[in-house]
This record gives sequence, structure tokens and C-alpha cells, in this order.
Amino acid sequence: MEIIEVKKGELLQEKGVLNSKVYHVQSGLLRSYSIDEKGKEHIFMFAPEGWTIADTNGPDVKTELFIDCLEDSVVSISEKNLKREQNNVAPLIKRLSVLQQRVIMLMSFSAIERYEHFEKTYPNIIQRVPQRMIASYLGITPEALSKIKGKRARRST
Amino acid sequence: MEIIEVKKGELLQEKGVLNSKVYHVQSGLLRSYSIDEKGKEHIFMFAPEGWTIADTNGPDVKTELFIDCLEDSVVSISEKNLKREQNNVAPLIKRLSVLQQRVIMLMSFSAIERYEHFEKTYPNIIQRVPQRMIASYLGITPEALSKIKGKRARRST
DNA sequence: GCGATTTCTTAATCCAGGTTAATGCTAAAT
DNA sequence: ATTTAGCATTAACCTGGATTAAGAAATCGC
Repeated sequence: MEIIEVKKGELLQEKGVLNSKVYHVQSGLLRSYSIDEKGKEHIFMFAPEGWTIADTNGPDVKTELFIDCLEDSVVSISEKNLKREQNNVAPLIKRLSVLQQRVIMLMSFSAIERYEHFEKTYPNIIQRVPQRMIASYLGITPEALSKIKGKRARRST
Repeated sequence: MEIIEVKKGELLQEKGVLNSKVYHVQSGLLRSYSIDEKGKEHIFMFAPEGWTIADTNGPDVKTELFIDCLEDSVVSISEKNLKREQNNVAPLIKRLSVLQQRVIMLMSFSAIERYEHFEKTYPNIIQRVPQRMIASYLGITPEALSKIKGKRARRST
């Protein structure tokens, strides 16, 4: 474990790296954010004193988030403890990773995009639950989902 | 740890309970959802075979989520291991809890409501970062945030 | 099998929030 | 001190998705 000082504006972690770290804020303020395909920034989380911030994902998955510094800060950095992944912590990490993905989607994708992402990610579930529940999961009304699907079907004929 | 069979439609966990459990799905399909103040249901998560589902919050906090059964299922139930909270897992739980709250907010609250919730929950951060970043965290544009705040100020004079 | 209930779709209308653009405001940067 | 660049606000207009309503299709209960 290592302690560093970071200046306002400094970038601590980029999107797309493999061995991301966990940052614990002693003083100051960090934030994590994603950038969508239109170049728009979405703040995922603020981390003031006492908070921990990291991109949570499996060990072989590239990071989604940038992390930078909003105020001069003192930060302790630790490795994502790989030993953790063996015991009862793995399911927690998985849930964190899914939730992180979900927040990013809710903030940066339109309803159609969220639906198509859902289709790809959980193809087995689509068959098993009523449309209205999928709509609810996506954060839209069943009517809106119906409209979207109709539009898409027409588009592709 | 205990293994039970649940029938489609059965409710496993209600909102507002204190000692919530962790459900691990052996077979079948569960879901968790919240109900907002307008009575609208928002699905938080689906959990098919192999998934773990739970309301993640501190040990003294009431649950936010309902959990029920979408297909006849076999589920193993475990206590939220309190020992976990002592060691290095506590920060993970905290992050999960914050993210869960965040997803619920993005799905059930309007922009004004999200802003007012943010004001209450992170009063210290509002002073420290530019408006545009708060807008980004809330998932709206700076212009929209400005509009909202203007409207609210006018309303209260 | 048959009526009842729930689900899905379509269409018309409405509104929260997005987009664009113009105008000050503040704060670095030279 | 003056340019420059980012930030906040306001206003006019646009659009994605909500709402409402009503009919068609699927599913459930008996």
C-alpha cells in the first residue's frame, strides 16, 4: 500500500486499463466518470475524505471509468486484492460490477439502446419474463417498449 | 444456511424489514423491485440460476426492496454475515449500498427530486464542485439544473 | 372449454428535459 | 490590465418517452 499526493485536475486512472487500483481518500476529493460515444461525460461517483473509489469489475475486464482529482488530495492506493476473489467476496464484486454497468447505462443510453444491450446481455431472461417487467427494468413504460420494438421491426423489413 | 422451494408469485422479502437475508438461486428466477410513492414498481434486478440477490444496506437500515419469485425456484438463504463487516469487506458493502440507492433514484425520481435528495445526502459536496458536475451526476444537463433551481427559487418567494 | 383477467399493441396528446444559442460572470494566464 | 476560457443563467424550440384510452391477444382460474 502506497500513499500519494495528487493535485487538482490530475488523472489517476484511465478507461480501458486492466489492472486498476482501489483509491482510498484521506483528504480532498476525487471523482469517477465515464465518457459515452458522443463524448459526453457522466459522473459516476464523488469520493470525499473517508471514501473509497474504484472501477469494480472482474480481474480480466478493462476499466470503464476515469478517475481524477477535484481538489488537492492525499490518497492511499491499494491493489485489488486478488485473494478476495476466492472466498465469499466474489458474489459481492459481481453485484457491484453489474450495478456499475447499470448506472452507466441508465445515464448514457437511450431506451432503445438499453433494450438492445439487455437483449445481448441477458438473452435467456427475455424469453422468461413478461415485456412489462423488462420495461420496468429498463426504466420505461411498457407502452414505450412496445413502440420501440414496433419501430425496430418495421425498420428491418 | 437453509434451502427452500418457492412457488411462482411467492414473496420472499418485503420492504422495510431489518434483518434481511441473502438469497442464492439454485434454479428458477427471482427478482427484486422497489415501489415508489406513486405506487409504481421498478425492477431492480433479475436473478436466474447461479445468481445472488439481496437488499444491500447497513445492518441497522431497513430494506428498500421487495424480492419475489417469477418461476418456481430452489433458493438457498443465508444470513448477512455480520462478521464480514469487520474486515476489508465493509467498504464494498458501503459502495453497493450507495449504488443501489443511486439506481433506485435514477429510475423512480424526477430531476428535481434527485437534486433535492442529493442536497440532503451530500450537503458538503454541493459547495465544493461546479454545478455542471452535479448536473452530470444527476444525469441531466447544466441548463436543466439551472432551470429547475430557478423555478424552485421563484416558487418559494 | 369459457369467461375473466392480465398483457401487449397502437394511437393521440402532453410534458420534462434536451438542444442550441446568446449574455453575463468569474478566474486564470500573459 | 486585458485577453482568454470556462461556468452559470435564460430563453426559444424540439423530442423522447409518459399518459391516457381503447382494442386485440394471450393466460389463468374454475
